[in-house]
Amino acid sequence: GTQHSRSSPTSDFLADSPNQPTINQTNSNVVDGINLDEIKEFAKAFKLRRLSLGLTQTQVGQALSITEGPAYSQSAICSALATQMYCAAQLASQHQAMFEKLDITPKSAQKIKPVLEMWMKEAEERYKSGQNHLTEFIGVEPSKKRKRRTSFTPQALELLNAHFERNTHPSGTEITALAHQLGYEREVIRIWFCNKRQALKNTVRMMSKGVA
Amino acid sequence: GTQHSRSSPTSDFLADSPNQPTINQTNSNVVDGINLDEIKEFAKAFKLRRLSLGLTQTQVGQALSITEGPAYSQSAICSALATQMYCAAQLASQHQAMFEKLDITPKSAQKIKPVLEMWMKEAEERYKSGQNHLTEFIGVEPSKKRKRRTSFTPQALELLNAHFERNTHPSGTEITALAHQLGYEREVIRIWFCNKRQALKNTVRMMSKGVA
DNA sequence: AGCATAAATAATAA
DNA sequence: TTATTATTTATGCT
Repeated sequence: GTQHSRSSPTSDFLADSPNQPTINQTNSNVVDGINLDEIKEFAKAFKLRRLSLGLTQTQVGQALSITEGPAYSQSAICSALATQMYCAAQLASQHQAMFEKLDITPKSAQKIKPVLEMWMKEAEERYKSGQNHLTEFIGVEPSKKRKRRTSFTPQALELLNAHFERNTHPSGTEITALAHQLGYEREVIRIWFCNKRQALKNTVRMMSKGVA
Repeated sequence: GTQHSRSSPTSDFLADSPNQPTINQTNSNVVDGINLDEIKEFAKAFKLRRLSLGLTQTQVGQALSITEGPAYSQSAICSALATQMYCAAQLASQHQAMFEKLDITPKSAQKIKPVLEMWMKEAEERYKSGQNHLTEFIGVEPSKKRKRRTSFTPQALELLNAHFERNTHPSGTEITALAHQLGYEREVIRIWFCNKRQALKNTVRMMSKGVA
């Protein structure tokens, strides 16, 4: 009845997880003999180590795709590896009953862990022996200069706000036109609308909270 | 003190905009720093260009509502844009006192101008490359506009994930049912499962590499 | 120093 | 694969 009725190659991977995970009733969060807290800790630590090397998820992913093969492409890495692993562990530790809903099984995490650990260890080695070594290892330079924050003129803001009021999601054409008209880079205008939408959403959220 | 890094010729038009429109008493018809004569000229030229493409106002309006989004909806837009803009400029130049009664302010006109310019430019391009291209551009062009990204509620995600765990390939009926239950479009739910399967596949790919 | 918000990054829907 | 949303960071200004 509740058996997995799929025939994708992925099923092999999930096959060995029983229908009901064995959940340890203690606070140690052990599922199927795997310590979720441990995995969670690892994921957290991994992020910290990544950040202290000044690396983005993307960079790690790209580097991994070089050393480990093309399976690690772009943003896939981020969601599939570090983040989901982290979330999975976190969720599982909070609500063990939710376990089955997670994107990554504890076993998966357990398997991936050593790969990440190994890679990170080497990256840190290189880092210690010189920034250029790390750069070489990564293949991409870790940090580029942040763009200088632009300040909009009041006039520009007025126009942007007026536009935003009519349409919070301007088309590409509109953005280009606005950028041209105002004399800012197109990307700057695009980002402005992103941030503006975000601000609006925050405001709405806050107001609804406040009323409630 | 701090100068801004913009260099737009157009932004100068908006230099200062007090609450009350500043009406220049000279013959140059400048209101709120916007040159109405210039707009009038633009509107005239736009009409000419439109006619030489053999297009009606309605057609332009409909096309704009497609490319620029619902903010420019209906044929009303067209008259609100092209015609009234033209009239506004014309009227304003004749009777500046009437200006405020118009549906379109000089500022609006100024803002809309580049959109129209852009659109017309593209239309003319298409026209040059063949009548059918123009027709295609004008007609019910398959929405170049990307659908707004929907964000799922945590509750919806929980249900979806639970379902996915049981069956990664829900049938059409199941998808419909889920969509109805959750109050999302069917297509949105369908895509969610596509993306989810993809994510799973990525994880599996990486793991097989990692284990090897 | 702290605030407002532009830019950058991460997550993920299309 | 692309592009949008969500979150985080950090900068220009007061």
